[in-house]
Amino acid sequence: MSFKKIKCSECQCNCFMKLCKTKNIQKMPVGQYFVRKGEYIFKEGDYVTEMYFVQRGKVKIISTGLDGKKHIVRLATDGHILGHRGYGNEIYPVSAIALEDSKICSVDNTTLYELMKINFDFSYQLMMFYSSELRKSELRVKCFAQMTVKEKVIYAIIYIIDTFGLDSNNALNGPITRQEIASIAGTNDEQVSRALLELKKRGLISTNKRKIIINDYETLKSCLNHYGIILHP
Amino acid sequence: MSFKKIKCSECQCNCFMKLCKTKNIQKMPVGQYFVRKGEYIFKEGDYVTEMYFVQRGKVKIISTGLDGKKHIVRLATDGHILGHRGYGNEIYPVSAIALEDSKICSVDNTTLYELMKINFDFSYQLMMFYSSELRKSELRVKCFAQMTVKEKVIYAIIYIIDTFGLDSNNALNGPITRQEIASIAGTNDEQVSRALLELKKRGLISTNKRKIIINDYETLKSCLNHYGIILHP
DNA sequence: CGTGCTTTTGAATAGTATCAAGGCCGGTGG
DNA sequence: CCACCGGCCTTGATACTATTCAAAAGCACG
Repeated sequence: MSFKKIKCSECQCNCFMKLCKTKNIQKMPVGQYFVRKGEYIFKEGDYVTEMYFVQRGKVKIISTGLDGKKHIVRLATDGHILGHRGYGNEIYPVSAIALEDSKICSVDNTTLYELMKINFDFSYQLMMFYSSELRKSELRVKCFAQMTVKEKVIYAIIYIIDTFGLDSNNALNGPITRQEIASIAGTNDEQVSRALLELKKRGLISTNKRKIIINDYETLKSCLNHYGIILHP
Repeated sequence: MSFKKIKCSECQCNCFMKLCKTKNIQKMPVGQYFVRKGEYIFKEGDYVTEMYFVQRGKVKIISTGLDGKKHIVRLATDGHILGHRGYGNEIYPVSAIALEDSKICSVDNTTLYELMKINFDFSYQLMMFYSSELRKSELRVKCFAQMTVKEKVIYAIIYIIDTFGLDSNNALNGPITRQEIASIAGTNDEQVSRALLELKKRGLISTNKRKIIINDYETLKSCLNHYGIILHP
């Protein structure tokens, strides 16, 4: 696949590598890949050799559970880091799959290690990122432990909005199916359908074909207020 | 409360501060507290000013959910770090409560920051710790999303064993009630009772008074094998 | 305009939470 | 040492919620 590779210094995305000093970035061997919709960036069980960054595109990180049931661990888009779960581990515990054609950058672990060593601010910010990811993940554990299915579906929708945003029609951005909402919420498509129906009846969302249009984001979010949460600050 | 404070260099526990060079540890202002069973070490909403380490004792980290429902996020014992979730955040998202009389050390954030700055290995190891905690937490999300209540109870028991170990009678160590197992598993005491009953019938555990005795740890663990998990390596 | 996939809807089933009552245990004070 | 009290644990019945199965409708794509 031919596509235009760009230099870090010219890149518009706001990824972690931007925290490195320019001179370090310039001599850094950064890989760039073009990944088609549906293709893997890395797979559960692969050896961890690199960290990845989304230059442009949308990606889902999934984990395979009981009887091949897929569970979406996280969504990522422009500037987001991928594969950091694996860092410090031998193999990736999750897979990353492109939701749409995407441009992905990579930095090998050795280079990353060297950069952290010579740039405290870089490694410190990366640590703060891990810390914040841990808080989000533990919040999610609590949500899964206490929410009803309907609430989990709302949680999933809010997560999608907060990650991918809304398009000009206030519809969920990106190729998100009911199946994928179910994989985030930890349920099945039927339940997602039923939950969406109820939200439609309450006027919080509408649907147009398969698109989900958000009429009242704030009220939607307030449905989860009892959990004392600012979900994705 | 009077109790004997000891120097880091004399301390037997294997906490993170051991990764600092001796000369750094010695001049480090480390606080030490004696905390009685049931007392808070820090509370949800407190300002984050320090990191804590368990010198000796047992601690639960809880998060308050819907209608005051408590959810156990983590258990900690000798050498374990506490409060790291808060690091980089203004307030603690969780509370820490002593499960038994415990000795707790503390290091204020400024000191910690300085130590990380001058000791790359220390900050790198701390980052690896965050990375590994993140993997565990996301695994737990998946478990909560896919497991049945009975499996979650087994998950909780294994987690308790892997953290606190077993006593000389192969019984769960520490003052763990059904209520607490329920708070880890995300269910209620009645369901825990029923799940334990089934495990008793299968011969995997026995009970003596309120103590839970583990007869077959390996088979217990294998009940969760379909999740493709080494739970707490 | 089929064809194959996703989505919706309904009905039956299974799983889980809740409520209620009684038993067990540990601690306290007579 | 024993009786009593309060909290923890167990068990059963019931109501509710969620999953599964099945079938039909809707949509996207060639």
